[in-house]
Order: sequence, then structure tokens, then C-alpha cells
Amino acid sequence: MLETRDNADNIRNSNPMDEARFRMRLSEMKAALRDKGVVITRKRAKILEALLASDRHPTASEIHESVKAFYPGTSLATIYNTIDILKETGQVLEIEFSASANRYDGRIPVSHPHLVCLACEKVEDMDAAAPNAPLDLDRVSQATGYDIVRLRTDYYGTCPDCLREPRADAANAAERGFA
Amino acid sequence: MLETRDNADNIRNSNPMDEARFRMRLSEMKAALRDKGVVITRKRAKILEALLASDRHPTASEIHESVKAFYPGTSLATIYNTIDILKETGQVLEIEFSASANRYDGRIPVSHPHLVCLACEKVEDMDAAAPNAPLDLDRVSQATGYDIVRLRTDYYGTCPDCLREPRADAANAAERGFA
DNA sequence: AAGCGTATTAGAATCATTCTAATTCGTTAA
DNA sequence: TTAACGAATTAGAATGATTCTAATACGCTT
Repeated sequence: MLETRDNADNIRNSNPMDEARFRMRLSEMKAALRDKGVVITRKRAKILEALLASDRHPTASEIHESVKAFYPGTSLATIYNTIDILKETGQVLEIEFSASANRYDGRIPVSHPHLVCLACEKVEDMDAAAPNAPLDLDRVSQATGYDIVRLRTDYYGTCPDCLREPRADAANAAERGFA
Repeated sequence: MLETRDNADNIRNSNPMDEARFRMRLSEMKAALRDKGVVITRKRAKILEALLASDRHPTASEIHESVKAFYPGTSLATIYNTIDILKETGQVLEIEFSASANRYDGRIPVSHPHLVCLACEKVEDMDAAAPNAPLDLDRVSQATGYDIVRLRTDYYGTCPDCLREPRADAANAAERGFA
């Protein structure tokens, strides 16, 4: 019943994105924007890349920082504008937090479970292949009379890194009620 | 395969709280506060009652309004203070939103699924008996190496009422990206 | 090279929540 | 009954993410 370390690593943090997948998602996103009549400027392209570049589920201001490395004059408003368009086209998943900045998932823009560390605030994907099967949207729609369009399934706790070496900040973040 | 209307109502909005359960939860909450050395003032008692009185998962300012009906001078800070203590003692579940106010569940203060209407912003409990079985916390802890302490499972969509008679506000709220 | 519509900008505005410092309340002990 | 102390409460300021606004810049098309 006990899992090995390897096993655990296998289930969380599941998808190191290879070059091919990166390019494929990037084209998808661009296509979706173009279909909307939106022009893909250089800044917008960088925003899309920033969304795909790390598995960290970046915040708007983290994206802002990456883009500014290439185009220093870029404003935060542009990041938010572009994210809005991506949301409208279903090309990004917004993971909302009230006590800290929202995070964005451009790699897998549809409902899937996350692991949220209350100490270091990181958000990891949980492998969809893990035996976690919340009801699918159609079944819930039928059962409830709602028209369900998405699902949020997030597990909150302390990640293995923070369990091993708790930081000064860690307790702090948890106490502030981050979730 | 199609559900009847009654069936749907049965699954959502599951727990009209009777007098007995109300009083029991209220004592539980008070006991938890007292154990912490916190004194149950009249205002705090009203806050607890407001948390249990409706199945609407009230916001801090909705609670504020109810309490002010009895104690007009009450400040919002007091509501937040008391909610904080309740969170520390595990006596309330905070349902976070970034685009609107957080909502609080004092009736069932542990992880359970919700239905969130993107149009009218209501949050209903989904009957835990519905065949929705996300992994339990222990299993996820073992599988991931995290110390998982809570789970968020929320379904987002449009509720039957809003599907039937869409309001002026409704589209608006959805567009604002409420979630 | 002109004109037009979209993209972008800086900064102001918003809103929930938290913080701060002062005041009031409740309880206990004289 | 009162003094005194700590906890509860307060009004209002501060914070921080996000959204809005109105002006400017950019990139196409002709």
C-alpha cells in the first residue's frame, strides 16, 4: 500500500512538455485567436509562450516578467487583455485564488485536478490517469439540472519539498489562509 | 437515463437544516471556540447563527448585514475576525473566488462538492451521496507525497432557475468571468 | 504616405480583505 | 462596587490583484 518515491513523482507533476507538444499547443492557441479575428502581435506571442514554457501555472505578473525580458515596455494590462481573450476562446484554464494571484494553465486548458501547496503556493498538475474520477460534466448536468461547463478539483496540502525543509515563509503563507 | 425534475432537486440543495441539526452545529461551533479560549460574545453568537441560518453560503458582507439587524454598530472587521477563528478551528469551510466575495459554509465545514451558478453566483451543496467520488485525502497523500488536508470539488455552470429565466445581470456576471 | 481600426499604455479606480491603533467591554479580584 | 487587565471591537487606512479609462502608438491596407 505504501508508495515509493518514484511512484509518487509519477503521479504528480505528470507532464514534462516536449518540444513537439509545445509547438502544437502554441499553434492551437494562435489559431484560436486568429479565428476570433485577433491579431497575434509579437507581445501576444510571447505571452502564449510564457503560458506554455513552465509547468508552474504562472500568475499574470509572472507572465508579465517573462514578456518584459523581451519587450521591456510591456504593460500588465496587456497581459490581462490577452488572458481574457484566451479565456473567451477556452484556450487557458484560470485557477482562482482569493488570497493570492490567480494562476493560469495554458498547457491543459480544460478541467483537470491540481495539487496546491499551502506552504510554497505552487500548483502542480495531478496526473489525470490517477484513479480520480469525479463525475463527468454531462452526468452532473443531468443529475442536477444545471448546465455544467467546467469542474474544479484541487487538493490542498503541503508538498513533499516543503514537508522536507520547511521555510520561514511557509508557515506564514499557510497562516495567511492561502488556498 | 434522463432524470426527472424531482430527482435533480434531490441531488442538489440536499440538506434543508432542521432545528435539531441547527442547534447541534451551533453548540459544536461554540464549543470549538471556547476550547480555544475565545469568548462567545453576543455578536459572535449572531455571526455563527448567520452562518447556519441560510443554505446560501453567505459572504462576509451578507453575514455583516444579518448581524447588523441585531447589533447595528457591528463592524465588518469583527465578521472577518470571527471567520478567521472559525477557520483556524476547522469550523467553517471557505469557498474562495477571486472575481467576487468568498463564501462560507458553516453547516458542513469539511470538503464537499458544490454547484456554482455562473449567472446568479449562487453556490449550492451537491449531495455527497451523489456518485461523485474524487479520491479521498489519504489516498492522494500516499500517491503524491503531499500532506493533503482538504479538497475542493466544484462544478460551474448555469443553474436551472437561470436557464429558465435569464436575467439582465446574468450574462453580465458570466462575462465578467465570475467563477 | 494617409487613414483606420486594433493593440497598447500609464495610471486611476475598484473591491474584498487585512491591518492598525485607539477605544470599549467583560470578567475577575480586591 | 470598583479597579484593572486582557480580549473584543471599532473606524478608517492600507494592500494587492484586477479592471477600467482615455490617450497614444502601431500595423495593415490602399
